[in-house]
Amino acid sequence: MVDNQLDATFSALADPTRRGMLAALTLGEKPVSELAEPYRMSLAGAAKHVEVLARAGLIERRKVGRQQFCRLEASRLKEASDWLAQWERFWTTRLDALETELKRDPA
Amino acid sequence: MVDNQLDATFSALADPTRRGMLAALTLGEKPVSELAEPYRMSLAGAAKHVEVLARAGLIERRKVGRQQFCRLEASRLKEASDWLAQWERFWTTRLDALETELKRDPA
DNA sequence: ATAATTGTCAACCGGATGGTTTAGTATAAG
DNA sequence: CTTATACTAAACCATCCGGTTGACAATTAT
Repeated sequence: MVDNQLDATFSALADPTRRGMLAALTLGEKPVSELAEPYRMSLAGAAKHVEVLARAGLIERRKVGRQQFCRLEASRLKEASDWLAQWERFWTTRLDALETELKRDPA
Repeated sequence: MVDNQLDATFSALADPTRRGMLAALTLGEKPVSELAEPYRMSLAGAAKHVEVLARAGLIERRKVGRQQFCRLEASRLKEASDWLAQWERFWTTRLDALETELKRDPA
């Protein structure tokens, strides 16, 4: 079981089918069958991916008749993005410092 | 097998032990045993995590005597960060648009 | 020379993951 | 009423993952 929230988010993102589904959802809400359509996979299989995205909090669902409409949920993606942004800040300062060092004391 | 580079990066990040090791490496190069030390886990187990990080390109290694020194490799983290940043741009514009809409036509 | 340190490798284990099929439940359409 | 649609649920399968132990190799220390 995935306990940590970052764990769930990153492992949900670690699959191209799921990233593709998120990309499709940028165009707006879509039902499961429409999300599944691009993939050579049973509907049940695709629905499992949708379930993973939902359990990670990356999408929200609402039932309309027999269809289950999915939409992107920003907050969880933001958590992961913030985590990585923190790193980006680190590399930048680190690499800048290295560059400065090299300029001041060239080999 | 993890084929795609984003797959490898995100799935490497989807584990708290591995994220912790990356954090430890911000303080500088460290040998495997030092990376392993904080975790209640055999050295062999921890070394597997190090191997995953290396295969994903998140760290580089150099052998010094019997020690294997590891250091952060920025480029792969940047790839993942860029991917997420793209999303962040999307939510921001999306949420801003929604907010504008609500202000103009409040329920 | 011997022994301790620092890893790697291979085999193994249990549980998670990604997929399938088959069956069942609502809802919608004919 | 009957049938097609859109899922959901459960059982099953192969593979991967995170961890273990035990054996080995290479380097360093005594």
